[in-house]
Amino acid sequence: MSTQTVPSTTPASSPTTATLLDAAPFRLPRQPTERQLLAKYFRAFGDATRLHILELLADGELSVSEIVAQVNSSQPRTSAHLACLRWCGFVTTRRAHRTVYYRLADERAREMLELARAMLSGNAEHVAACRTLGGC
Amino acid sequence: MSTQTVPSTTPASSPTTATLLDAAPFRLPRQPTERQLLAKYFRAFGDATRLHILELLADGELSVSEIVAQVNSSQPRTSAHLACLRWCGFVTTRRAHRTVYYRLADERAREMLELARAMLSGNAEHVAACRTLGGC
DNA sequence: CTATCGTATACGAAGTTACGCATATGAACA
DNA sequence: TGTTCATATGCGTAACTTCGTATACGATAG
Repeated sequence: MSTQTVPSTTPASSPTTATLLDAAPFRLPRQPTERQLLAKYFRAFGDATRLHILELLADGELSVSEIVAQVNSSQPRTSAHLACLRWCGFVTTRRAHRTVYYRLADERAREMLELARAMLSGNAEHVAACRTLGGC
Repeated sequence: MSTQTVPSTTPASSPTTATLLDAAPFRLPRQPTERQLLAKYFRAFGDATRLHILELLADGELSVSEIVAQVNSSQPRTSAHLACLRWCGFVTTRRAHRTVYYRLADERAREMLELARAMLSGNAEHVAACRTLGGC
C-alpha cells in the first residue's frame, strides 16, 4: 500500500492482473529455470547507462535527480533503469520527504563490475573489434 | 590464412571492408568507452543458450557437435553463439582433424557464473516476478 | 484542498538481437 | 579431383529492448 508499486519484495500478483500479464509481451515462463534467471541478471548489467548508474552508486547514495544530472539519459528513462536495477536487487531505496535516494544493496554487484573489468583489461581491443552491442 | 576468420587476436580490418562495416547496422563506436565494452561483455552472458554452453564447457572440453547435442539449439545457431563467446575471449578452440573443440579460456568466466548464482540465490523469486528477459 | 516538486509509468517508434533455413567453407578420404 | 563430414556464415523474419515524449502519482508547501 506504500511501496512504489514496482519492486515490493514479492509482488502480490492479484489474480486480476495475473491474467493481464499473461497476455503481455513478456515471455519469461512462470517457472523460469535458474539459467534463464541468470541470463536476465546479466542483461541487467548489459546496458551502459545502467552500468554508469551502478558505478555512481558504488561511491555512495544518490537521489534520482542527482543521478539524472550525471548520466546522459532523461529522467523517465533513468527512472526505468533504476526500477530495473531494483527488481534485480542490486539497489535499494530510501525516501526522505519528496526525494528518493538509491544505493547499492549488494556488495557483490560491485564485485561483478570489478571482475568484468579485470577480464576486459588485456583483450579490450579484441572485444571492441566485434562491433555489435552484444550477442554476435 | 589459417585462423577461423572470426576471432583472430586482432582482425586485420582491410580498408575495403572497413567502409562496408561503417554502413552496417552495428553501432558500437570505433573507440568505445570501457563502460560500453563492459555492457557488451555482460550481454554475452545474457543469453540462456550461451550460459548453457559455458556451463557445459566448465566441465571440460567439448566439440561443437557434442555441444549441439546437449544444448537446445540448432547447429548454426550454436556455432554463432560459440563465435560470440570466442570474440569475448571466454572460450578458445583447438582443431583435431575435422572437429573443433571448445574450452574455457578464462577461469574468471566461471567465477562470473558462480558470483551471479550466489547473488541470485535468495531473491530468485523476486527477480522472476519481473517477467521480462532483461531490461525492464 | 490546490499548486508544485520529485519521481514513476504509458505508449508508439526505432534499433538491436535471436532464430530458422539454406548454403558456403575447410578437412579428410576415395 | 570429387565427395562427404564437421563447422561456419548469410539472409529474412519475428521478438525483444531502448528511447522520447506526454502524463500520472505521492509528498509537501501555501
